[in-house]
Amino acid sequence: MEPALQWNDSPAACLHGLGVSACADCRVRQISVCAALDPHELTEIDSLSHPTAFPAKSTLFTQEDPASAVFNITEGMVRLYKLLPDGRRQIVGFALAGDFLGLALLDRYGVSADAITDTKVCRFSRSAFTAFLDKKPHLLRRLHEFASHELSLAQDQMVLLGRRTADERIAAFLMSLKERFARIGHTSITLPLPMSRQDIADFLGLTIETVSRTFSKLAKSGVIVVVPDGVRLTNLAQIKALATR
Amino acid sequence: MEPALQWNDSPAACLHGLGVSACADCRVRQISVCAALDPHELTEIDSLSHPTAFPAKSTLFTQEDPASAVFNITEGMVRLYKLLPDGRRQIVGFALAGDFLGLALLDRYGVSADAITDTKVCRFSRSAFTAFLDKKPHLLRRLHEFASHELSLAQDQMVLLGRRTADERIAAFLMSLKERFARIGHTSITLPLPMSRQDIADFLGLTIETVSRTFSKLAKSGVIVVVPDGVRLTNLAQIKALATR
DNA sequence: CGCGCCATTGACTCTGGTCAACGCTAGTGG
DNA sequence: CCACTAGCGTTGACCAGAGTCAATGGCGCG
Repeated sequence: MEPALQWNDSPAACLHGLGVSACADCRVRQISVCAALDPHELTEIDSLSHPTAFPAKSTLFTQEDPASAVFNITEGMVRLYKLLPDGRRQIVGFALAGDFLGLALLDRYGVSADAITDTKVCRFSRSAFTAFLDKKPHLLRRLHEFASHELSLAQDQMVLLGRRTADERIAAFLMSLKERFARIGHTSITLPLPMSRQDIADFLGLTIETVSRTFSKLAKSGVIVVVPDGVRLTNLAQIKALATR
Repeated sequence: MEPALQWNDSPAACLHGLGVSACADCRVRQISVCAALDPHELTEIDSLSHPTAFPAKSTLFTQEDPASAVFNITEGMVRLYKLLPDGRRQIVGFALAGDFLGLALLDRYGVSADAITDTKVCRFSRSAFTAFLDKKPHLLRRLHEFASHELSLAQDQMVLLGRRTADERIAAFLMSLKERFARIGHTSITLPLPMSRQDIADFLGLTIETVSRTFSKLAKSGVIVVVPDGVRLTNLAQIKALATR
C-alpha cells in the first residue's frame, strides 16, 4: 500500500521524495517503456523521474507549447486532442496507465493533453530523458515500439473515422477500450467510462446526441446496459461482431 | 542520367547489379532515413539493399502477411490501405520518394501497399535491416523520427476525417500533397494526381461522386483548374484558407 | 471502330447533425 | 431541510450534407 496522501487543489503537485511511485514498486513498470530497463538502469531513471499528480480536468500540456517534459502515466486517464480555429475538436486518443506521452521527442507538443480523472505520472525533463536515451539504445528501441503501436492504433482510428457507421464506431470504441483496460488489469464486464459524452463524440467524429442515441439503441437491443460512468457489456459477441464488421 | 531500362511486366523486377540506385548517387538519400549514415555506413547498407522496381498497380505487400522486407522508396507513389471484411477501404497514406515502408519493424505488415505509378525502391530483408539497426543507434533514432512524423500526419488525418467538411478535406489534401511534392523537388503550381478519384475518396472518407463534385465546385469558383492527372492551384491563398479553417 | 474504364453530373435518399425541450443529479445557499 | 441552479445526458422533430443509384461523357487501347 502507498501512504495516504493529502491531495491539494493545485495542478501538477510534485510528489518527489514522498516515497510515491518509486520505480521499484511501480505498478505499471512491466507494461510501460521502463520494462526495457535492468535493475541498475531503473535506479538511474528513478533519479531523473518527478512523480507528479494532476487533478481531474487539469492540463498536462498544450499543443504548440515547447515540450519541456515527457510523461509516463502510472494512474488515471488523459485525453489527447487537437482543436481547429473555430473550436471543433478531435480527440486523437485516450491515454491510460502505462502509456507514454511525448513519444515524438520533438521540441513542441503536437497535441494538447488534459487529465480526465485524477492522474499520476512520472514526469521527466525532455532534455534529461533524451540524454539518458542516447546512452540506452534498447530504451530507444522500446520507445520506437511504443510509437509504432500508436501509429497502428491511429491507422485503425482512421478506418473508423473514414469508413464506419455510428453504431460500428461505438461498438469498436467499447471493444478497444475494454481490451486496453484488460491489459492494465481491469477485466470486469463493466467498462468504466470516465470521459464525458462530448469526449466520446469528439473521439469518434460524432455529436453528443448521436452518441447518446446509439447507447440507448444498444441498451434497448440488450447488448449493453448503461450505468453511471460506464457500461455493462452484456453481449460481448454481438458488440465484437458490430465492431469488426 | 541512369541507363535506360527495359521494363518488363513481372512485378518486383530486381535491378541489383545494374548500377541502378546505388546509394552513392541516390537522389533521395538526403531526405530519406539514410541521411543518418556516414559514407562508410552508406557502403555497408548499399550491400544490404536490393534495388527493385514495381510497375504501376502491382503489390508491394499485403496486410497481415509476414513482413519479410522493408522498403525505402526512391521513385514513384504507393498507396497504403486497410480493408474491412465487407470491402470498404480506408487509404491511410500515400507514400512518396524518400518515404520508408515497414517503420514498425513488426513481423507482420499492418497495412497493404501497392504501387500507384511505376515505383522504384531499395528493398531490405527485415532481418538484415534490423540486425544493421542494432549496430547503429543513430539510424534507429532517425527511424523513430520518421515514425513520429508519420504519427503526427496520422493525427492530422484523424482531425480531417472526424471533423472537416468535404470541401475542407479536398483543400487540405491538395495543400498537404503540394507541400510533400515540394520537399522532393517538385514545386510547380500544377499538382500531379496520379491516383484515381476512388483512391482520393478512400483517403478522405468520401465517395468518388463527392470528390468529383467538389473538384467541379472548386473549379467553377476559380480556385483550381482540373487538368488530366492533376490540378492547377490557381488560388493558393483561398485553398489554404479552406484547408486550415 | 467499339469496348471498357474512369470521371462527371443529376435526381433522390438517408444517416447523422441541428435545434430545442426536458430530466436527473450534485452542489449551493437561504 | 429544501428550493434553486448549473451541468450533463437523453429524447424528439426537423434538416442538410454527403451517399446512392443511374445515365452520360471522354479517353485510351485492342
